[in-house]
Amino acid sequence: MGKVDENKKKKKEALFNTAYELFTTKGINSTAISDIVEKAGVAKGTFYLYFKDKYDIKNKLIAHKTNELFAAAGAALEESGITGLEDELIFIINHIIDLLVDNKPLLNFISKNLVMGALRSTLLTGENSDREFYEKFLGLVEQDSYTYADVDVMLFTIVELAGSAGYNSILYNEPLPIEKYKPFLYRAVRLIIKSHRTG
Amino acid sequence: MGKVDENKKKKKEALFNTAYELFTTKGINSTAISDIVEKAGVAKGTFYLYFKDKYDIKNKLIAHKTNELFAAAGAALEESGITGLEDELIFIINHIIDLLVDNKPLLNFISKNLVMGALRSTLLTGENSDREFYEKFLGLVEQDSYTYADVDVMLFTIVELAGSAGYNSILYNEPLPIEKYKPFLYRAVRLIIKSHRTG
Amino acid sequence: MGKVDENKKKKKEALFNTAYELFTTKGINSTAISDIVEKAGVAKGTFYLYFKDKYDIKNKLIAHKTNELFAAAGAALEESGITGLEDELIFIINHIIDLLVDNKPLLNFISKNLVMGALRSTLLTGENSDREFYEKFLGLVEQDSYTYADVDVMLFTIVELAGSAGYNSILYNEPLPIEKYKPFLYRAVRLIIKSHRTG
Amino acid sequence: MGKVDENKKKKKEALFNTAYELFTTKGINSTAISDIVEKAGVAKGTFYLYFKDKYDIKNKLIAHKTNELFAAAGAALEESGITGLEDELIFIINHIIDLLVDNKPLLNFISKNLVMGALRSTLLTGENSDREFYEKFLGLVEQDSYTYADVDVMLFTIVELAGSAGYNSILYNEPLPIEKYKPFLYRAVRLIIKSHRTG
DNA sequence: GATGAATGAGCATTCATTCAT
DNA sequence: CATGAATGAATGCTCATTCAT
Repeated sequence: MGKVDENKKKKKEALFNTAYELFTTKGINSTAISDIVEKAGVAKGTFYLYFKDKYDIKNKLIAHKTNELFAAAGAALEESGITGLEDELIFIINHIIDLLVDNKPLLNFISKNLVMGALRSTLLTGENSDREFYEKFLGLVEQDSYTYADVDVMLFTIVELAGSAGYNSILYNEPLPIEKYKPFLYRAVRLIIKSHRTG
Repeated sequence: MGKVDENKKKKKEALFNTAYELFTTKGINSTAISDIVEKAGVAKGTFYLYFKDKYDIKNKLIAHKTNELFAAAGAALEESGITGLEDELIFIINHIIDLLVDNKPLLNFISKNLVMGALRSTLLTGENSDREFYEKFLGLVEQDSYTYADVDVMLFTIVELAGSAGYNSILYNEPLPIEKYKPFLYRAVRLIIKSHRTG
Repeated sequence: MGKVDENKKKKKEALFNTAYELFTTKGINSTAISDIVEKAGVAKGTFYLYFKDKYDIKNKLIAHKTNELFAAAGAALEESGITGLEDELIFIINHIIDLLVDNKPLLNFISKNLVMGALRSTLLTGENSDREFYEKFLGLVEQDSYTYADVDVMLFTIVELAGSAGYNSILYNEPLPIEKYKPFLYRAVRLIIKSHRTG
Repeated sequence: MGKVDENKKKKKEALFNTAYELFTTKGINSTAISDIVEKAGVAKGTFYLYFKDKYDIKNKLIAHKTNELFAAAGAALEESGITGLEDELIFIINHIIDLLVDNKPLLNFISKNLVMGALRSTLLTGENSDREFYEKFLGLVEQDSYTYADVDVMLFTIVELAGSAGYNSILYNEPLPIEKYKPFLYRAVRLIIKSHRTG
C-alpha cells in the first residue's frame, strides 16, 4: 500500500473511531459532524469523502461492532471444545452477554439493532464477513447429533429473545440483574431449540 | 367543566393527535414543533404550555398508545370467555399483533418501546391506569388451575420475545410473514409458561 | 383604607419586592415578567395594572432604593451630632459606602445609576421625597461657617467621584479595597469642598 | 496574506463595523444579530465564526474604541510639546472630552465603561496594545520634576472622576454644559495630582 | 485528494402583551 | 379589579453541505 493510500485509510479510520467514541458518549442525536471531524483532526470536507452523512457512518459502525461481537464469540467457541448445538448456542449467547456487560456503552449503542445488525448488515458494509456467522451457525446445526426443522426461524427466535431480554436485563436490571436472569433465559433458549428437533 | 377548561383540553388534544399523526407519517426526527402547531391550528407558544418539548410529547404518546393496546386486548379477552393462562396470554398477544398488523405506523412508532412502555409508563403519565394491565395479568395467573414461580420473569420474557420477534415479523416479514410465524411464536410462549409451573 | 385598597397595595408591593429580589439575583435582562408574577403569586395581567413594563418597575426601584440610602444616611447624620460641611459630607458618603459594602447586590443593581438616581429620581417616582436630600444638603451648606460658590457643581463633582470610584473599589477592590481607598477618596473630597470656599 | 485570509479579515471587520454602527444608533438591546449580519452582508453563521455572541462583540468593541481614544490623545500629546504631569494629564483628558463631545454616540456606547475599558481591556482583546497607555502614563510620571506616591490610585481617581462627571456633563449638560464645567473638573484634577506629590 | 471558510435554511424557545371570563 | 390561557413575532443558534483554493 502506497503512502497516500495509507494516509487515506488512516483518516477514514480516525473518523470511524472518533464517531464511535462520540456516539457512545454523547449519543447520536447530540453528535454533530463537526464534532467528529474536529476530534478526528481532519477537515470537514474530508468526512464527505468517505461517508454520506451521519447515519451512513452510524449504520456502518453498528454492523462493524456487531460483527466483532459474533466473531469473538465464534473464536471463543472453537477454543472451548464445547459440542452439541444447545450448549454451543448458549455458549455464544453467554459470551456476547458477558462482553456487553463489560461494555455497556456499546450495548446502548447497538441496542436493539443487534439482531438486524447481525443478520442483515452485509447489505450495509459491502463486505460479506457478516454472512460468516450465519454460515458457521448452519455448520453447527449440521454437525449436531439431532436434526432440526425451520432452522432460520429457530435462530431468529433465539436471537430476538436473547437480544431484547438481555438488553433490558443488563442495562436496567429488569426484571432481574443479568446474572440472575441468565438461568431463565437459557432455559427458554433450550426449550426453543428442543422444540425444533425432528429427530 | 367551564368553558375555559373545555377549550384547554381541546387544544391539548389537538396537539396530541396532530403530533401522533406527524410522528407516524414523517418520523419524529423530521417533525418540527412548528409542523405540529401549524397542523393543530394553535400558536407555537401554546405547545409549550402543555409539553416540555418534542420528546415529552413523544413519551406521553407512547405510553398512551401502549395503554390503549393492552386495554383493548384485555377487554376483548373478557368478551371471549377464554380460560386458562396459556390460552389467555396467547389471546392477548394475538389480539395485539392483529391490531398492529392493521396499524403498522403505530407499530413503527411504539416499535420496541412496547415493553418498557407497557410496564413502566406509569412514571411518565402520572396516571396509574397503566399499572392496570399488570394487575389484570396477576389476576389471570391467580385464577389459573396451575401455580407459577417467578411470575414477573415469565411475563417479562414473554413480552420481550413477542414484542421483538413480532416487530420484525410484521414489519419486515422476517424470518417469515407474521401469520406463518405465529405458530412458532405461540409454541415458544407456551413452553415458557409451562417452564414456570410449579404444580 | 378599605380591604380592597389594602389588597391592592399588597399586590403592588409583592410585585415590587419580588422584582427587586429577582433583578439583584438574576439580573434585569434575565428576569422575565413571568418570573416576577409567578414568584409574587399574582396573575400575569395584574402586573400591567401597576407597571408599564419591566423598565418602568426597574426605574421605580432604583429611585426607591437610592432614596432609602440617602434617607438612612441623613438620619444617621442627625444622630451623630457632627458639624461642619466637610465632616458632614464625609459622614454621609462613608455611611452610604458602608451600607453598600454590606449589600453588594444592591450596589450592583443601582450601580452607576446612583448619581442620577439620587438627583433626578423625583421625575420617576412622582413622589417628591427625593428632593428632600437636596434640600437638606443646601441646609448643611447654609449652616456652615464658610460660604461656598457653585454649590450645585460641588455636590455633583463629589457625588460623581464617590459614586464611580466607590463602585469599583467595593465591587472589584480596584485600585484598592474600599477600606484602603477611603483615605484617598475622602482627601479628594475635602480638597474639592475647600476649592469651592469663598470666605 | 493569502486571498482567503484577506477575505476573512474583511468579513470580520464588516461585522465589527456594522455592529458598532447599530449599537450606537439602535442600542445594544434592540440590535439583533440578524440585523448585524444582514447589514454587513454576510450569512448568519459567519457571525458565530468570529464572535461568541452579541456580548462578545460588544466587549471587543468597547475595548477597541477606548483604545483608539487613548491612543489618539497620546499621539496628540506628543505633538503638543506640553510638559509637566499636571498639564499633560489635563491635556489628555481635554483631548478625549473634545473627541467625545463630537461623537456622542460613542460616548453613549462606551459610557461609564470607559474606565474599566481603558485599564482592563487587555484581558478581552488578547492584544497588549491596551497596556500601552498605562505604560505611557507611568513614563509621564517618571519624567516629571516632582515625585508621586500611590500612582495607581491617583490615575484611578482621576479617570473615575473625569469619566463619570464628563459623561453627565457632555450628554445631559448636568450640572453645567461641558465647556462651563471643564474649569471645575480640571481644578479638581490638579488638586488630586498635587495631593499625591511627595517631593 | 484535502481543506475549512462560508453559507443560510431550519429550529427550538422565550416572552411581552392581550382580552374574554 | 384580577385572572391566566393564548398568542405569534422575535431571535439566538446549529449544522449539514458546498466549493474555491
